[in-house]
Amino acid sequence: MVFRAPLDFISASRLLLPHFADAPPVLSRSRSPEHPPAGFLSFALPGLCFSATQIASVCETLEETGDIERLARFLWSLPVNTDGRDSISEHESVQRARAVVAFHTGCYRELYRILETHRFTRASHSKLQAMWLEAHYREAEKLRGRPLGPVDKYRVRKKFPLPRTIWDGEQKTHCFKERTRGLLREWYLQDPYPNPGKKRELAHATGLTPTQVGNWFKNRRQRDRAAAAKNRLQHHRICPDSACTLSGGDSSERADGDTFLSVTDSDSDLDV
DNA sequence: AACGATGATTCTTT
DNA sequence: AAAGAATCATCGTT
Repeated sequence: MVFRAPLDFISASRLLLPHFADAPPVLSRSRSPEHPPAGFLSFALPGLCFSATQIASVCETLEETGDIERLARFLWSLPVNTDGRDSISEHESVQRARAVVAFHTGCYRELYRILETHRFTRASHSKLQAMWLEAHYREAEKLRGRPLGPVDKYRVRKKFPLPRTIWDGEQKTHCFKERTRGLLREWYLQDPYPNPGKKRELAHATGLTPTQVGNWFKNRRQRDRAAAAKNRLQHHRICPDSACTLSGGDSSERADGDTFLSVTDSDSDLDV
């Protein structure tokens, strides 16, 4: 009933992938030892044969442009080996593309299967992780009939941990590494207002971006101010009269950093 | 479920 | 542009 339109994506691939011109499809290539000529031809159309590598290129390009429908049609047109061990399926781009299509069409079982059964490189991880989570969120949402709150999502994440095929097992973005935080603390005690040059230096030393360093200092100052304000409030509660106000002039406003330089309690004991 | 810690983001002020 | 204030999002703990 539904007719595929191969010319559709073929023309697309020609437009999008001009390098096809210098790699004629049916030429045998000397490199690519793991794909001998036997696994070379991938699908046939009148006058057209794509190598597995070229198919992978088309997948990448279509995925980049976000034309999921065309990508889906392209994948449909490929020969299918149910075991997924053919030369086409060995390409990460192809599996990635299949995952993207499965996600967009709501075929979550298929998506999970793809993600769980193929080892993906680090470069693909974040996108695939996002799809894994989003798919599970949507399923849970549908099941309960109302939008998920942050806690619900947290539970979903715990219930469906990322498969190791799309996760290196150590990336925790929530907190910086303890060594990094120790360095930041030391520098903060020395100078809570680092100039851009110092920020860059610290960024280099910690492996963070200058923006992350800036955020850290900004947050640190904000939280120290909040702690100091809270202290003042307690002082006033204990001695509501002026007897207890701090000497040295303006006690209600922190003039400059050196008045409250202490790193707050939660951090200070964890020094490296 | 409530809470605290922490990194990021957004908007306002300086 | 940089700092501050308020807020969000997430993680971990209780």
